[in-house]
Amino acid sequence: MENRTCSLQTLRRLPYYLYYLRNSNEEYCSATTIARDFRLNEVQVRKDLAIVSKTGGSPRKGFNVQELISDLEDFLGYNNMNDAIIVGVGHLGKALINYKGFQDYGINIVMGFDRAIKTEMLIGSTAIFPMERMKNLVQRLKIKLGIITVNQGSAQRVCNQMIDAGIKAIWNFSPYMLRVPEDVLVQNENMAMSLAILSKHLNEEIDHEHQPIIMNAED
Amino acid sequence: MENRTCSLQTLRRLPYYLYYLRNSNEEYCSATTIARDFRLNEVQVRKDLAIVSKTGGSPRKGFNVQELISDLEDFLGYNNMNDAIIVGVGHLGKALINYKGFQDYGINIVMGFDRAIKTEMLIGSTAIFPMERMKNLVQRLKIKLGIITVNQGSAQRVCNQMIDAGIKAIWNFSPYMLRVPEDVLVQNENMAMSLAILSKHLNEEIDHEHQPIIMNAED
DNA sequence: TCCTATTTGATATAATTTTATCGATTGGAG
DNA sequence: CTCCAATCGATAAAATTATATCAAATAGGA
Repeated sequence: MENRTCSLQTLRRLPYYLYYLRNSNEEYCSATTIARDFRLNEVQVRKDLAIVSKTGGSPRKGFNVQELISDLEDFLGYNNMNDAIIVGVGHLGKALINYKGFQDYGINIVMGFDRAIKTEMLIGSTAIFPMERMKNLVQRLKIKLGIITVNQGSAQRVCNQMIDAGIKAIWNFSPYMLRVPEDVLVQNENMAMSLAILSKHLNEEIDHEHQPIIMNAED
Repeated sequence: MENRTCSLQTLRRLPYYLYYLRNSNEEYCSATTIARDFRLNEVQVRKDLAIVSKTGGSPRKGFNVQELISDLEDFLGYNNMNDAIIVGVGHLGKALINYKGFQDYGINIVMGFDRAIKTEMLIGSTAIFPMERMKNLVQRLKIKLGIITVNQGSAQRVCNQMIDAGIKAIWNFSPYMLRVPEDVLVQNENMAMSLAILSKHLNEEIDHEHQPIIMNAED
């Protein structure tokens, strides 16, 4: 409960703890238990929890589950809902728009855009607009998060438009490595990375002794 | 060109280099250039390439692009095609079955299974079978890679069935943390992790000075 | 009530990963 | 032909991340 700075590696593990706790029926939960279930080092989990937990845990009992959930949500910012736009409403775009689970993570897809759309339409309850209206809408609503689900050839152009409109974080589902200014964060949803790790395992050339569960894809 | 063991972090970067090179028109490509474009440290890229490159690069020119692509593919095992099965043919399952891009990564989805399927059917050119036939087919075809696209409640059961049938690597798209024996690798496709990183960035509490591009979900 | 086993938080050590530095090689310009 | 700049590969240093160890706290049982 001392070090309040969070390493990227820790940040990657936190959502897993949160998910785990949300599915727990217990009143208390110890770092020891979590470590065992995730096959992580016990001290590692304890340090991770120390960063987010406001009240700390009690010896012999561990952490209060509800409290810890709430601390995790606070820390990860899932309580201040982040509005997001999505560009590209093909198969994947539609799936994401209809996916309810984002609410749990503080993400709210407020509207979509697509080059092929010429007049406003609805997908579920989400409005989809022509690309031309993006900049104005994003600026007026002060939206900072953009999701890219267009194809490779359009990704950089869409990305530039987003940045021009004031977007500061981009979740990129296109198989394209976007170039962005320093202050914009790109998070790639990288199936290729996952595949590389699986493929290497299957070809049994890497030693996974120390990586019994790879939590991230990525990472 | 000395150290041949590959760290997990390096392994995560390799698919990006491969993708980048495949899209290059140049004959030669230097570690310096790649590092600049990905905003990575030059030495890091050079060390990564040293692990995979068989012939090494030439001073002043860099690496032969075609040769490096081929070395990367060899290293990642994309040349020995890995057959895979997929369990769960809902929206996501169907999308993955129809996705052509896996071929580039050495993955070949040979058949699918679903609890709701009672008699064999086709999706595109891929046969879908009832769950009951999985063990027998997987064993006969000696398939080692399984893709899980079922919902949370069924994931562990499907996972157990896969392991029982001899699957050694699992690509898990369900939002469930699977428990597996030591010798089985689980790769989670972890949108939650990506979301955590984005959300934290938007709430501006983490210092990304040293992480201009997070390559993986992730990296 | 006292003892014991478990868990916490803190400190210290180890391992891994990244970054800096340097001499050697080579293609191209002058 | 000689020099220069770019790049390589290697070694060393720094930074980050993971793991081990230990005293203090406490719940629960003897």
